[in-house]
Amino acid sequence: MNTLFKALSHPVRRRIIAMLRAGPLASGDIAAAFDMSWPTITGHLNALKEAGLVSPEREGQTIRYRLEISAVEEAMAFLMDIVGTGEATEPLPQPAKEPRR
Amino acid sequence: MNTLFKALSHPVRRRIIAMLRAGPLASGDIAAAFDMSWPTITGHLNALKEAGLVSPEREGQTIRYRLEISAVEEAMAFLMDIVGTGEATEPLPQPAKEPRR
DNA sequence: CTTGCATTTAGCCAATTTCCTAATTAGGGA
DNA sequence: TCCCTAATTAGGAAATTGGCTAAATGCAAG
Repeated sequence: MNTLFKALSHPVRRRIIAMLRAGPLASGDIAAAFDMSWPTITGHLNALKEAGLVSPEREGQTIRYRLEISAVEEAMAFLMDIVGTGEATEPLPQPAKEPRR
Repeated sequence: MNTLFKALSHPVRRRIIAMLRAGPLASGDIAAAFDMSWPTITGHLNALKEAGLVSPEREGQTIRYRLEISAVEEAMAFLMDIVGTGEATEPLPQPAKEPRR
């Protein structure tokens, strides 16, 4: 959970995640999309891997990174738990989720 | 978005958020729940405030912190966007790399 | 105005993050 | 084998983070 949110906290890593929504990509293709050195991108990919957000897959001389949706869902579950019970702010006991009829 | 996920990446800050689900709390009550110095907790509260996750409210000599659900929803929206379009695992689009020559 | 309580700010230090360049590993083809 | 391409690892500098103690601030009551 810790590494997960930390991985999400960097704009480059979030952009990598966004790129991988469409499907797996090779490390080089990812690096080419940024104005940074390749080793720097490797570092970001490692952070994402450690967070469980991506998984590498060797294919010949290239290595493909695939987005792991389950990790994203895990982070989402945490946030949903907060909004789910976070409706009470004052002595207002009327969460009233069900439509009245 | 940047500070938002960064704020969520620390266990103490996530625990503070969890505490605030039930309603606003004074800074002192929050600090008392942790085995750390009060200034350290103030620092975490500042990080949460900068992320828009909490808002302070003076009430006499105490300062109450309230959870801002909208910020949590904002983070959730980002993640939902990813899982929403991230269903593609098999039909992967080729990165259109021209054959070398 | 002075005292006391609640909380933040200031200043410091160790650990971590983020970027770089240079060197290294690994695979495929001539 | 030797070379080229793909990608990582190694090492290091600069900035940020996370914790502390001590000092300062804000507010209320006497």
